[in-house]
Amino acid sequence: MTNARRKKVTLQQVAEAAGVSKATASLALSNNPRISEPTRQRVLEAVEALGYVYNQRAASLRTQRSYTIGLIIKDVSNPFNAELTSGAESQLADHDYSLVLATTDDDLDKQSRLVQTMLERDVDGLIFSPVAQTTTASMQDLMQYCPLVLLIPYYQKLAADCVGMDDENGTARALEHLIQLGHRRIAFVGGFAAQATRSRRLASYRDTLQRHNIGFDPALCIASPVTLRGGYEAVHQLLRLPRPPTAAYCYSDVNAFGVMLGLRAAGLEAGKDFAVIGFDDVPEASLWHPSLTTVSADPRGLGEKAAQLIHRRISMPDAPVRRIIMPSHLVIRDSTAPPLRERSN
Amino acid sequence: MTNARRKKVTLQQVAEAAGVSKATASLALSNNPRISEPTRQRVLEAVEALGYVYNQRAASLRTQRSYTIGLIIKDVSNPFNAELTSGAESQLADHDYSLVLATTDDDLDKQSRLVQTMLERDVDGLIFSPVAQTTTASMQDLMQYCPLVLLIPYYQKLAADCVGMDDENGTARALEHLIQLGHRRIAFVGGFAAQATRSRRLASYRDTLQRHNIGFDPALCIASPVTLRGGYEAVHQLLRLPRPPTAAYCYSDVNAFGVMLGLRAAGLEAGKDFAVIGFDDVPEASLWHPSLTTVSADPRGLGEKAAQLIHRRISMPDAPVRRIIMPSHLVIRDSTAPPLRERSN
DNA sequence: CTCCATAAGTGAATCGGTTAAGCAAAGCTA
DNA sequence: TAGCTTTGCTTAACCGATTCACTTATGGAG
Repeated sequence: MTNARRKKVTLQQVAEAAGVSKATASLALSNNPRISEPTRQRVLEAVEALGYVYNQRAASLRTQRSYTIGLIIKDVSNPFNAELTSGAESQLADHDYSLVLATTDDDLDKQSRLVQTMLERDVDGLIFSPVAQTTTASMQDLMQYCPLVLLIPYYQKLAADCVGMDDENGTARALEHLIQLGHRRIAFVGGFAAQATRSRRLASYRDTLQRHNIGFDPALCIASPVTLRGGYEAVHQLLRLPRPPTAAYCYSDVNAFGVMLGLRAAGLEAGKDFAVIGFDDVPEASLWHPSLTTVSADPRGLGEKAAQLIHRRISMPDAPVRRIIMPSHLVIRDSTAPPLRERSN
Repeated sequence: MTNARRKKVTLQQVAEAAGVSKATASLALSNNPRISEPTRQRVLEAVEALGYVYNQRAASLRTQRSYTIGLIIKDVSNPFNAELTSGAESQLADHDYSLVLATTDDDLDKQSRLVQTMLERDVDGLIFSPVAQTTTASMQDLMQYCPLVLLIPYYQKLAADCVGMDDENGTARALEHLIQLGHRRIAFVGGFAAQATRSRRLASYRDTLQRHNIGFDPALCIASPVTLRGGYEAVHQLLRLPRPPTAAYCYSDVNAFGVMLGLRAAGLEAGKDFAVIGFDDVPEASLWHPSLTTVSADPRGLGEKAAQLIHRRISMPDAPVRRIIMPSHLVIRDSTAPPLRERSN
């Protein structure tokens, strides 16, 4: 009784109960003006009486629209992606689209399988954050099967819609803030060389230093996993240098938190003995102690924008490619202070 | 060219290219032994040559299986739910199921719409964390349409599978820890009376106090939103009492973080002047300063378990109802210390 | 050489909707 | 009152797979 799956009621049965044809029932439910009001009412009553549930899947076979969008990202547990997902989901829900979520765990094979699954599910569009090793050719190919929005900015090689954040500008602002405070030895912490986003930020880091006549020191660039531990261990490495840095610009907030923990373990405090800047502005950034100066990237807005772009692409398949760079801005909090030497003299 | 949607290749076309019937092509692709190896190869070659993509949706119309599970929760941006989602998604992906995600924002109307959408999408099952005002009757009704797993423990009124965490035990452990440290005036902070989970924890809070001959003081129970601000404001209210508490047991980690901020604003420090315990053990709990003593609830495991339960229900519709309580345990960190008076004498 | 079992495929119904084309009755025009 | 339009509904094809029932060719047994 309780778990007995109720036998499904079909439109045919509704039609019979209302004394009309299946076609009429279908038209009535879609508010087609060719159906008279009394008839429509009878159909609606039959729907109610029988407990009919519309079968979107059956319909989509004919209409060729699934009202489903796929989202492929690395993981949801990371707060940045969670916000992004949330933004995309609510934007899509507002337009009666559903979100099918899949996570690659940064694994190329798994990604291939998931992309294939999405195509087989016949999603109307795909929002895709490809893992680093993904080839341009495979994405080019994918575009032929399904409207695509990439969660990567500046992918010039590919004529695909994409949306990403302004890594260059954000990085420049962060470094200029540190330079203005008097820092000259500034570390770059976190991420791996294979990550396109990191490459862009690193390039911008070098550019900005150069513009301010500060030499680039490779010893100050520490690659590490985008985790707390990554930041924690990086700071130990940095403090052992003959000329340690006085500040660190981190690939992500989570790295920055790790750096702050590492500093504390070394008897130093961020915002007093050492300046730390993150990237993302996850909710925890403002709550941390000391609160984290960081480049705010509005992940939720990113997800919403991606959803809007995929809608646009679906309704206008031949619209010109749009590459959106979401503005980022520096949020100055308590983790940044002038370098010690400056203040102590 | 670039965005031109490739015209879809159907099984019929594959069959023609391979010189066989549609039925044969279908059987060949499902590795049916009735199809000879040479024929199967020809079909596979045709698939490759034409770039055929299997249409799961069309198939499901016939097979009555969508290989899709719906997940309805309040929001994904909250780290607890993000972990839960992640656990469910990877568990489902391992069994070739896809996850359709929908968030209610704690809005009953939106929830109704989303449930309806899920039914129309014909999901094979639904993992559902209902908002507080959801009626038992509506869930009872829902069960007749679709296999259901509730993300709520102890829902005795309903013969539904469910999985939740052990609120009673976790609460008892937390309070016993505080009592053992010498605390006698212990506040209960966060959540609203309408929340079933909160009611359970509150009941367990009272029981445990009683078992240790400590009187219950309603002034020490502060209802508040499950946010930082909620905890922050609660602590102000508590400190103004004639006999303020020396410890707080919080509904969630995020409330506990708010309490710690509120204490700091009042010149007190958690773990030194006041003891604080949270619930959930979100990743930030161990990173906070001081690190948070909290009841660990393994949200990822919860999501995985829910996915397993829904699979079980799908394959065995008449299996007995299973209510799983995920064990919770107290993680003792730095935010709990003996009460000040005790230490200072 | 006949009979039957088995192997390998095929034809057609089916899932549950949508929609183009058609048709009968009523309304309107001249 | 004949002819045309409009209204309201129905018939049947269609979407892209699966699968049951059936056919035909092949091989082996008797």
